[in-house]
Amino acid sequence: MFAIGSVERDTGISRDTLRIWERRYGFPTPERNDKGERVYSAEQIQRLQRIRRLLDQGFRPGKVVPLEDEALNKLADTLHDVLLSQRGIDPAHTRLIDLASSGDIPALNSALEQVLAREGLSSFVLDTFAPLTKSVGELWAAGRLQIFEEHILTRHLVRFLEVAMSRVGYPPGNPEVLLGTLPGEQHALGLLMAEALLINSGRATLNLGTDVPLDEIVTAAERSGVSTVALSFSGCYTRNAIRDDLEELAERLPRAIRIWIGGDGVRRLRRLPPSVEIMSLESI
Amino acid sequence: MFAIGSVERDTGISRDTLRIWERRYGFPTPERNDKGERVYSAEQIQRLQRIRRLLDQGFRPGKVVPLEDEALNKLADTLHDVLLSQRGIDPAHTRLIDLASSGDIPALNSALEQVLAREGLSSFVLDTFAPLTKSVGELWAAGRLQIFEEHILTRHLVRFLEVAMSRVGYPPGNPEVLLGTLPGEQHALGLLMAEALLINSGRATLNLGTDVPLDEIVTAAERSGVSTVALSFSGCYTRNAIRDDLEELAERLPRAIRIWIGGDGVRRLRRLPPSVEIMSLESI
DNA sequence: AAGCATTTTTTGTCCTAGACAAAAGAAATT
DNA sequence: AATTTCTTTTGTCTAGGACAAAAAATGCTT
Repeated sequence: MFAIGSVERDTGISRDTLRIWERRYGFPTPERNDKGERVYSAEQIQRLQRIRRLLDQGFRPGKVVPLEDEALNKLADTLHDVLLSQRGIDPAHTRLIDLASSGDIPALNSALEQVLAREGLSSFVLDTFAPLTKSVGELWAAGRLQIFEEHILTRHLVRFLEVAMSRVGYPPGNPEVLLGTLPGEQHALGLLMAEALLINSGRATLNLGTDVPLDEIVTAAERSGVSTVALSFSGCYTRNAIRDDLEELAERLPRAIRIWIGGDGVRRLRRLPPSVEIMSLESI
Repeated sequence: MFAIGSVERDTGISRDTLRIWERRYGFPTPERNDKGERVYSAEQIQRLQRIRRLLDQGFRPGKVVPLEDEALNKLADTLHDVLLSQRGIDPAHTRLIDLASSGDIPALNSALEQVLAREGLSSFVLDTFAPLTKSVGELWAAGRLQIFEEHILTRHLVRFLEVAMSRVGYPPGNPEVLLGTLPGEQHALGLLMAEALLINSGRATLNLGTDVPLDEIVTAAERSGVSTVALSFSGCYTRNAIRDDLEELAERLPRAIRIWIGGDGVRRLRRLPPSVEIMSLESI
């Protein structure tokens, strides 16, 4: 049995939210210890994690939190298939997904090496690596991967790409593009793919990684002398938060520095500050 | 001006803690917006981050939270020097630290490559990489590195070691040792160093990375057929939490699987479950 | 002194329920 | 089709007290 703090840590759902879901949707239904504090069973935590994954895929709390176990399973189960069939099915890609979901890392590794050698880094990133990470995310949301499997896969994919980048070699000279995500944003794969494409086209980069406070980005951009700052926003980031952050950034950054933004969070965005451009991986 | 939630995110100090520090120590002293909510200035956040770093180094809240800006700066400023002089000074190491703190990544990179080529991976990890990461942590605590500089350095060190590992080549066959940290533990460098040493001695590993729930570790260990589970605990982890987690893990893991633990958090630990051993990097 | 057990101090987490604004969806308008 | 307006949904923040876990300090034993 687990305290609300552990549940927050394990599920990424805040205490406040857990308490208010209980009030509004009747789930979760923790018991109480002798101190009167909520204690959650492992089953409820598991269900919360399943809910969390569905929310990350864009479902709304009111639609999924009150669902019974069965309905939840069914929803998650159909999710990946639906998304995959929408995109159309590429047999080579299907094979990679099978390797990924079966957890056969060495086989996945050599399959990736083959594709990389055949297609070159840019095409590999765009046509193979990006869809593969997307599928991993969906498999995860659908509950077909255990947490540890997702951990291993993501780590491995990151490592694979970093090694591939090191083989291309880091371009010499001062960095042109600074990459990073703002606080609260943990998705590093988008940045990494952008970095790979930039390096492959001979442009030096400075990757700050995830979770970088805004004023640190400003300082880093000024000190390093880059001409472009590239930020990635995943779907979790809300539109207004993105707009506010971008306005502040545009204001505080020297005029000469361009801002590129990318990721699932920017798709529905309009009315950007003048120095901000939406970039897709393809356009790098 | 920032809401309490942003401060929690940027400093890693929980809302509850921020409020209770205000009551107990008279710091921070946020103003209020028209809704009556706390709003924190950038200066206060910066001071909170400085406090946070000192706490991570083992100071207690009562000693540092009430301190004035000046006293805080002085304390942080002397910290790294004291720790460094305690360890004794190696000129080669000093040069690396200078490169690291000056942010000259290419120069640091080639310096590391030289040492690696001369000493080999194991000795490089033990005698160069480990002390260097320790120094980076101390410089960070002392406030001599900006957040972004610490980000860049850590990312770079990780990448360097991963590429070095890939050059040695991953040993074939089933993994023998599973590596990971439990939820709440974000320090990945210890795991990475252990992995490098294991790989260099021909043992295949499975690195789950940070923040892995206990039952996922159990499942992963059973499925992958490892003979050893290695966990890392940084100084932030409390002794009792470690003991409880280890007892649960020892109980749920098959008897044949050994448990290794390492990291700053395990130094003062006693009375361990029978299957648990404290391992230092040197003894791998 | 070093190891262990006990007491005292310090410290963080959790509780309540209501208020409210931000986000997203739906509907209406240009 | 794009923008504006309205409505519903959703998460964040407030307070101060209670309390236990953690760490330090003390005392005791070897």
